[in-house]
Amino acid sequence: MTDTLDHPFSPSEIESPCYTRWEELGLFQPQSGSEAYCIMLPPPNVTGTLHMGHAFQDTLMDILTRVQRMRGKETLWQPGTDHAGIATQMLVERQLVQEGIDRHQLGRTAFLEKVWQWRHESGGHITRQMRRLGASCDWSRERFTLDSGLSQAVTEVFVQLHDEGLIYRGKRLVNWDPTLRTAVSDLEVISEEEQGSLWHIRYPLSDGSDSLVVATTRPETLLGDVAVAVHPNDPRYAALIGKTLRLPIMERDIPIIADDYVDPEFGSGCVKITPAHDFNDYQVGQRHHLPQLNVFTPDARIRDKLEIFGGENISDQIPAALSGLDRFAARKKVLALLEAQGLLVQTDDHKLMVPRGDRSQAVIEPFLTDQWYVKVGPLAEPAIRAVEEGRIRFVPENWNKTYFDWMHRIEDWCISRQLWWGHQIPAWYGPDGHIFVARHEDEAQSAAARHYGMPVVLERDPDVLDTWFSSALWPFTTLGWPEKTPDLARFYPTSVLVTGFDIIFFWVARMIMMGLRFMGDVPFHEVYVHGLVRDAEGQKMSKSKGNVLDPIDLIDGISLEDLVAKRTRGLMQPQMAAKIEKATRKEFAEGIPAFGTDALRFTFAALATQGRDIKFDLKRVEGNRNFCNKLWNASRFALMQTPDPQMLEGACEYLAPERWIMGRLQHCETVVNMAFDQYRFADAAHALYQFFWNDYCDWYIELAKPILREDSSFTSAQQCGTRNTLLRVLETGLRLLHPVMPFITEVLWQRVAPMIGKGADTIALTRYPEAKPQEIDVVANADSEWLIAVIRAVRSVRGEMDIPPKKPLPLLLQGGGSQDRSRAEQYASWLFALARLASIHWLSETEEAPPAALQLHGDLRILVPLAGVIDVRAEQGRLAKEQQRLESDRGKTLSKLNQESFRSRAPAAVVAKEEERLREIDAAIEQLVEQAARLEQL
RNA sequence: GGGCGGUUAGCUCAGUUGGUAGAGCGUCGGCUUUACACGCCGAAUGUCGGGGGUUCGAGCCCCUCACCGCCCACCA
Repeated sequence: MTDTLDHPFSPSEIESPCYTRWEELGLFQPQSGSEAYCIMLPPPNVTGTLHMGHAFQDTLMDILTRVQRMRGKETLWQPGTDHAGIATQMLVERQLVQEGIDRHQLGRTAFLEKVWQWRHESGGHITRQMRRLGASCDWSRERFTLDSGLSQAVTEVFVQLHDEGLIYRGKRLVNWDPTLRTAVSDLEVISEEEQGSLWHIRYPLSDGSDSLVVATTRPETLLGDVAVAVHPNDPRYAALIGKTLRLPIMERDIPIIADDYVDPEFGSGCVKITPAHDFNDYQVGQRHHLPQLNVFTPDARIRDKLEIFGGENISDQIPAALSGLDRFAARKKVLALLEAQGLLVQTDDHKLMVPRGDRSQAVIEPFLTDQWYVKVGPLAEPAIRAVEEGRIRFVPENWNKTYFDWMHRIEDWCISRQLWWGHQIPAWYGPDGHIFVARHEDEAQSAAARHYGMPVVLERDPDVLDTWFSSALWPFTTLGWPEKTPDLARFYPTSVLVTGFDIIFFWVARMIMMGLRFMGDVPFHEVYVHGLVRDAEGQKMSKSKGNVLDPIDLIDGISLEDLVAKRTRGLMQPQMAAKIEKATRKEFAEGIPAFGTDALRFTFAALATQGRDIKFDLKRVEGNRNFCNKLWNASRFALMQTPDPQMLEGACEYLAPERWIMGRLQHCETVVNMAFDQYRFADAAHALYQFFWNDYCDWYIELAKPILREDSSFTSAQQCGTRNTLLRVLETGLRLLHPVMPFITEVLWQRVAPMIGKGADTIALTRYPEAKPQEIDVVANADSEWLIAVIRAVRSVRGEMDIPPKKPLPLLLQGGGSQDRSRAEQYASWLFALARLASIHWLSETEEAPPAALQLHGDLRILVPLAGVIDVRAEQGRLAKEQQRLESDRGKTLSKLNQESFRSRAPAAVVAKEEERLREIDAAIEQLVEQAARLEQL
């Protein structure tokens, strides 16, 4: 350890050994304490890698966890990973495609083996990365959503909800992803405006007497039209309602119906109705008891024959020219056919919202299928109340509005996915399609035997559950549910959920619903909603944009070439590579230096303000790396002080600077504790930075130096007090900082603590500092602030007058009161040392001062004689500027005081304050004017 | 169409009950002061998006406009 501190701060040397030791010591397992504190890690994708969003979020959770652990609570940060159904399956499928294998050839069992294999190969990566971040999760409790325990819990929940009628199977129009060939939920569909066309198509009346023109963006769905709707009050079409049209191409008669849904202003005021391929049309179809005609196969090609639901005597024929065509080819073909018949009236450019799958980017198709649904109404109601009644609190508060908005309009949740990777739905079908939902096959078999009166062959539903279904159960399944475990009793409800606003609907709302239903209580008391990490320009970080930063690269550093390679490898659009390379070379000409984990973590804390977007700037990390270095070197200074035998005996004397820095420490402790309690991480980081750098390093260490100098006139008891304070304040400060910067604080603390007779296996289990008001010494604070102000005044003259820092200056003091005199005497040693003085002389009020630069502190005049060192012109300019500033302040203050209404209505204290200010300004101006006059005479 | 954010120093952002505008980075000047040049000392910088209102007093409260961004929504 001695060696480590001999050379500059080097994060890579201290971090890994430190973490390994923590883990070996089992520090992160809950240690029994008065109160429980628990955070659930939002489980990342098991095969994923850590990105900036994770690193940010994990840092915040770790800070909270470490603070509470140090406060003596029984603290659990529960880790785990998610099987991430679609994402993982897609990835493995893509790997197989590269080997020339289709998953369907492989079969379900063999495919799942491949996925499990992949999970075992790349599974530990993200958790290893979290360790690099210093995350103090209890890894011994790590869970995976497809663990047998969690899987059983998922089945249990499914069965119970089904038994209560809250899960049902139904044929509905769903969001269908034709490339993944699965249903997806509303939330997994991203609609974006794209350029398209609006085609106007003529539909002749069946009797040939007239025709209508309908406008559509999707002409290929014409094959499934079952009606044309007009607004009931639209005079243009009133006479036609009830008549029938001859559907082009299909040569089928369809009715003209009236429905409010139609906007007469849009297009022609006539809407073709295709209930099987449009959500609105589906509703219209329901209202008018229209059949549903499906024209697509699951991969969105035109079927050979229509699939007909609810219709009678409808021909299922589809022209051979169309069948088998992909939907986009079919669109062209349909248009061509219409054109040929002269029925394509007009084509307009049209912007429309195109729905795409968030994973596949494929255009989502409204598609009629059988799916499983959660009836959310009965679950949503108590979930809304929980937030209304304050049993769950969003921080910042305004997110509850977003939550309520969604919860009040929530629709049934489609939970089945036509995938293989996931929790297979615990439902079996009898020969006649009768459904048996059961905990396992045996249970289903016996139920079936009872139902049919004899054993039958059952077929299990091949579908799996939406990944978010198991995630919704995370806060209690990880603690052992459905068993009634001590962990559940101890840690549920958890304390806080830390999450981004992007998954309030996906996850937060669903956890609340499920938690209330199955645990009878909220899953967490608070939801801290943080912003989303973006790049320096405010762009979302994404592989395709090539602006991704890897948190591990910020910790370890990365060369420019490696970074370019990393960013341009495996792009979906390889043509972007050149552009990305250019931008990367420009932004990171030198690559990225190794900043270390502590610097990165501190940066995240400092960026965690209440805003929605967090623009990530490398410069901030660099500055905080410097902060680490500063802390490191300050510690080296403190540790250089050879321990004094007296020190531990309490025989020390504490001078004003000692008592002042103790007070500053109390102040910092107050601010930091309050900030963490309110999730104001940036405030805490700021207070810590300012305390260590400005108070401790810039002032206290400098004030300590004159005391500790070998030739100093301070007593050994005073020197002892200084050494003790240097170390005591540092030791406490390190504990205060530890949750944010766990590594450097641990290493330094292990060196510092023994110097003052403390010691422990780890700083992580020491007591978190709390402010002790009795440690604040008002007199010492006032004295020290006076001292600092006078030193600053002299330094300011030196700086502005370009006096070399080394040149000792004679200092003249004039005016002031008896307190100024006694302070000047008492703190002379520090004035001499820190302001580099040659001498201090007091001038009486009547004595004429020599030409000098003037600084004011209250009514104390601080004079630095010009003799040979100061340019008179420069000083005159400085005085004039100062006077100008004061005059402007004076004007503002005076006009305020001259207002009768201010005097009569403002609180007396405020008026008095203004009056005091005016007196001070007047006095200062008077001094400046006099001084200027004196200089003028030279 | 509905909702929610944002607009403060060159840049990124703080600013918690209304009472003389702050930080970091950057900029400028000066420094081998024995912890630290990843440093030290000093300095400059703002009609707090526009307009109106409430108030003795507004960056903060109310109204309005502009611009930027996000979320939700069934206009074919």
